[in-house]
Order: sequence, then structure tokens, then C-alpha cells
Amino acid sequence: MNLACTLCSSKTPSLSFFHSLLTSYTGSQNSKLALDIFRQLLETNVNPVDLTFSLLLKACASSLSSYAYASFSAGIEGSQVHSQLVKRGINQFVYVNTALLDFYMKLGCTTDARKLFENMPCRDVVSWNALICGYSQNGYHFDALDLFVQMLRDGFRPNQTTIVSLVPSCGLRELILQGSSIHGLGIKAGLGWDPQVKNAITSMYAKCDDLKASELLFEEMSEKNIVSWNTMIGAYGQNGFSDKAMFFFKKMLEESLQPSPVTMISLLSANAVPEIVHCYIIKCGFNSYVSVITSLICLYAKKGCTDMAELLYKTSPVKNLISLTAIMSSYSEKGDIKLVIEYFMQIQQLDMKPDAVAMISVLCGIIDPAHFVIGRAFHGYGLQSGLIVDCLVVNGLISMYSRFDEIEDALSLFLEMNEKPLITWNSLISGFVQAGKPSHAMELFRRMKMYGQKPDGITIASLLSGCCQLGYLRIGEVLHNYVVRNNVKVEDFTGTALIDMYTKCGRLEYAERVFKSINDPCLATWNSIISGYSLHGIEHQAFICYSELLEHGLKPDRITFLGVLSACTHGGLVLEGTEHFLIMTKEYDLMPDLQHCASMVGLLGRAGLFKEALEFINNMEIEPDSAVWGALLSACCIHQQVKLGECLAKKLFFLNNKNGGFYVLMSNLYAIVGRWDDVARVRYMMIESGGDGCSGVSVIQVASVEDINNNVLLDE
DNA sequence: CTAGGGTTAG
Repeated sequence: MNLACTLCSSKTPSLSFFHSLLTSYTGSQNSKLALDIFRQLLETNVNPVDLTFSLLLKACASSLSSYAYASFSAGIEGSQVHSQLVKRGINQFVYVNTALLDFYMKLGCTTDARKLFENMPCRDVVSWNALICGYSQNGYHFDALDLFVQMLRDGFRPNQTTIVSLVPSCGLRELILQGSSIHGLGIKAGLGWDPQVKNAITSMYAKCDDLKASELLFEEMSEKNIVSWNTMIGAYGQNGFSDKAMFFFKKMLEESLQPSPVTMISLLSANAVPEIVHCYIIKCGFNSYVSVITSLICLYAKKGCTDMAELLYKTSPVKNLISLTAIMSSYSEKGDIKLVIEYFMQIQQLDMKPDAVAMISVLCGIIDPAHFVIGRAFHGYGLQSGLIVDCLVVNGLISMYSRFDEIEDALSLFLEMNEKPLITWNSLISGFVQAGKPSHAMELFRRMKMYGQKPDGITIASLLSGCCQLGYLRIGEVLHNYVVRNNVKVEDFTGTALIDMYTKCGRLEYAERVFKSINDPCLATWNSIISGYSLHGIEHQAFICYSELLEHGLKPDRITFLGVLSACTHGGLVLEGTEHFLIMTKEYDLMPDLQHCASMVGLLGRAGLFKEALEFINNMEIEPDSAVWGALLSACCIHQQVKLGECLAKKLFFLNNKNGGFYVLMSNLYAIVGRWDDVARVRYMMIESGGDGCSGVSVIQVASVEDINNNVLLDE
């Protein structure tokens, strides 16, 4: 700019002078600079020609490294140049129009770009490419594909740029059929050898979960460049094979290829060991790359090494929203809301505008009911900042409200939404289930289908867990049918939920069948079958599954031990139970929670080891709750321990628990020893307290689908 | 051509 000014003042510069100036701004950071030059040109009464506009637009477009820069003023810049073009009659040049189209697209103004395209007097492959690429880059993947078909119909032959711009859209939307068709078309057009085309297609297959195809393409590449390797490392990472990603990285080093910053980012996103990648980053000298350090911070944060993430953030000059969000969500996961808020304030202090993702990171950290007020405050922040228009934020709020059983608020947020994406339906359905209102969830499911929204595995898993609560075996079976008919992925969540539903509704054999149909069960699936066997009193099967799980190299968690311990309790296996409790705490370093303790107390009590049971309770690190005391009371019934029983019942009475189960236990205890007066007294007390004493009724299969569809409405 | 933050679930 300054240079231009100095030169301008000395003598009238020529057009070619401006041209070379504009060329020098190609790749600069600021599109304003090129536009300023252009304004000066107009002021000096030099007449711009087609080449001038082409150079200007190229400089402007190249300064916008990423798409959808869209701000208010951005569109104006585009249309100002546009009007100059029309005024000077330069708008009949295809290449100038294409440059303008590209600029519009990079500004995120797809509508303007489309209008320009429709009005262009003639078009060529390059203008079609710019249009398709623009739609694809701005996230309009289906439109990009539609345009591609239109381009072919109009008789244009795609070139390598066409393929390379279009194929990522197929990958991002997992359109493998369209992707492979384009692959075929590319080969037919003689573009199959092109390394860029090949890399793009390799990545597309990986995103569509077809790793075999990616590997095939990669192997047949005669010349593998750094991008090819990065693509493969990313491909393994995206599909959960972090070991293979690391292996390919090492193989790449062996072939003495220099890694690039993207290699590091791909490795990091492959969930590699952060420390190892960190070493490579330093070794390769990438520690000044913003995106590399940001990814590293994210990985440390994701792995729970929040201290390291923080340290890196504090010592690096990079202060960006992504790093801060990663650290925030790490604290959210730990439930440390104080630090979450601290970082949120830091975002504002740094004059950065928190976005939807930052907002969600805060919301999912609000777990403690004591922090619910903060949650409501953030709802207010969402309204005030305008972030509430983002359905991600609404969704985060819906799950937060359902977490605290504030279903009314969740529902009203839901009803206000114009477009309801699948995830929001899922959030509310699971909200209803968690709030103990599974019939509402079922009703919502019905409405969802009426709305034309297709459920996925998560929807089904949530509904199935609702079936467990009500013993709705029939509905569970209907859902299972749905899963089979619609090819819902049975692995992981849905399979686990099915097993859980069947075992809890008394159909162990179906649960076993589902379990056997799962190829590579995950830990949760193993847990559900173990708990199922325990629930049905088949301890030896539970133990077999437990050892098989270990053989598969899986690490048992708290839920696993809940199942194993309850198997021991049911089988009266005191020695095994005590041993597993020790393994859990010592070998796997898992803190026993109230449920584990209740199970242990039950185990000792049922075996008549009351002294040991009491000793266990006294040694507990957490305050025993009604479940723990109740387990002991139940043992008293078996061993006719009236005195201890009475003590425990008093304790339970003062714990003021809503569960009146202890009245029933106490009444049974008196009945066993023949104290019928006391039985009557306890029964009377129970009725007084509001209990109806009708526990012990089987609820399984009481409802039919018709019942659900006809009788249960959302507004009760 | 390749890449980075978040939500729903057993």
C-alpha cells in the first residue's frame, strides 16, 4: 500500500504497473489490500480491462484461505466488484466471471454465485468446477452432486479438478455409491492415474468405512506422496485403528519421507499416545504450527491429561477458541465446573466470541444438581448471545434439563424448534426414559415416525432401556423387529440394550441369541450378558463370560464387577466374591461404589457372616445408603435375626427413604418367627406411610403396542 | 488431494 502511494504520487502509473502490484498480493492475508489497490487504480483514471479483474479477484479469493468467511461486509465487496464488471462490459469473459464466482463462493455467498452462474453468457469446465467446488466446500454436498449430474447432461467432460472437488462431498456424507460411480467415471475419463484424484478417492472410501478399498488404491499407487501417506494414516485413525495409523507412520519414516504438519494432526486425531506424537512434533520442528499445537492440546485434554493440555496452552503463544474449548470440555468431563467457568470467562477476556461448541462444553459439565442454577444461567446466555438459534445449543440444553428431570423445560425447547434433527429427538427420548417416563418416550417415538424422522441405533437403545423399566417385553420385541428389518447396526449400543432388555424382561435365551450374533462384543456388551446371567442365577456362565472377556484383552470396569459380584451373591460364593472385590480395588484400581458395597454386604449377610458384614460397612469409605442397610436386613430375614433386623429397620426408617421395601422385609421377618401381631403392626405402619404394599406384581408384558399407542399421550 | 473443538446411548 505504502509503496503504491509513493509511486502513485510521483507520476501516473500504467495499467501494467497495477497488474504486477495485484499479482504480488496473490496469497496475501488480507483481501482488503488488493481491493485498495483497485480503488487507487480507479482514482487515477486508468481503465481496467478483463485481466485487471481476473488478477484482482484471484488476489481477493486467495486471501480467503478457508470458505464461508461470510460476514456482512464480505458480500458487499463481491457485489462492488461485480457492478464494476457489468458497468465496464467485461462480464462476457468466461474466465473473469469464473474468478468472481470463485470469490463469491469463498465468501460463503452461494446464492450470489449461483445467480451469477445462471446469467453467464457462456460457461466452460472451469466455471462448472468452481461452482461444484464452491457448493461442496460450503457444505452443500447434495447440491454439488446434483450440479455434477447437470454438468454431464450439458455435455461437459469432467477433468481432474471436477473429481477432486466433488469426491470429498461423497466422503463427508458417506455416499459410497455415488463416490464409487465417480471413481469409475474418473477411470473412464482417463484420470485414474492422477495422484490427486487417487488420494481424494482413497480418503473418500475411508470415510465411507471401506478401508479395504482405500488400502487397495494406496497399494497400487506407484508414487506415494506425503498426502497419500497422510490419507492412509488418517483413514486408519478415523476407523479406530490407531495402532495401524502409528504403524503406517513408522513405515513412512522408513521410506525416508518427511512428515508434514498434517501427518502430525492425523496421528493425533487417530487417538495415538499424545506423548509419543509430542516427541515427533518437537523432533520435526512443528512446534510453531498453530494447528499442530492445537491438535496436541486437544488430544491431551481428551485423554484426561488436562494439566499437560493447560501447560501447553499457557506456554504457547497460540490462544484460540478450539484449544480453550478442548480444555474446558476436559474439565467438564471431570465435573469441575469451577474451572470450566474460569476458562469460559477467559474466552471472553481474550475478546473471543464463544460459539455453539464452547457452549455445549460448558453444558455437559453441569451434572451436580447444585449447579443447575448455572445451567439455567447459560440458557440465558444462549438467548442473549443469540447462540440459541444453533440446534446444537438447544440440544445441549435439552439434555441438561432432562439430566435434572426438568422435562417440561426440555419439552418446551423441543417444541419451539423449527427443524428437529435426529439427535434432538434422541435427546428428548432418552430424557424421558431417564426421568422414569418411558411411556412418554414411546409416544415421542411414534410422533417421530409420523414426522418422517428415521430413528437410529441410539433411538432404539434409549427406548429399549425404557422397556426394561416397565417390563415391556412386547414393545422390546417390536423394537427388535424394527432393528432387524431396518438393518440398524446391532453392535455396541443397540446390541447391549437388546441383551439388557431381554434379560430384564425374563428372556435369557433371546439375550444369549443376540449376544452370539455379535461378532466382536465391546466391554458394555460383555457386561450386559454377565449381569444377565447373574440376574437369572446362572453364576457359572457369568464367570465363563468374565474370563472370556479377559481373554479378549478387555479391561473390566465398575459395571463388570457389579455383575460378577452379584453372581457371587446369588450363588453364595463368599470366597470368590471377596476375591473379586479385592481384584477390583487393588488390581484394577476401581473405587467401589454403593452398589458394589451393597452386593458385598448381601454376600456376607446371606452366608450368615453378620460380624463380617458389619465390619465391612464400618470400613466403607463412603456413607452407606439404604441399599447397603437393606441388603443386610434382607439377610436377617434368611437367618431369622430379629434383633439386628429391628435395629436396621429403625435405621432405614430414619434414613427417610422413599422406598418402603424395608416394611415388607420387616413384616416377612416377623412372619418367619411367628410374631403375627408385629406383622400386623408393620403392615399398618406401611399403609400409614403411604405405601400400598403391592410390590411383587409382575409387570412384564402387561402392555401391548396398542395400549401404548392409544392410551399414553404426551401431556398425560 | 490429506487435518484440528461438541451434543444423543448400554
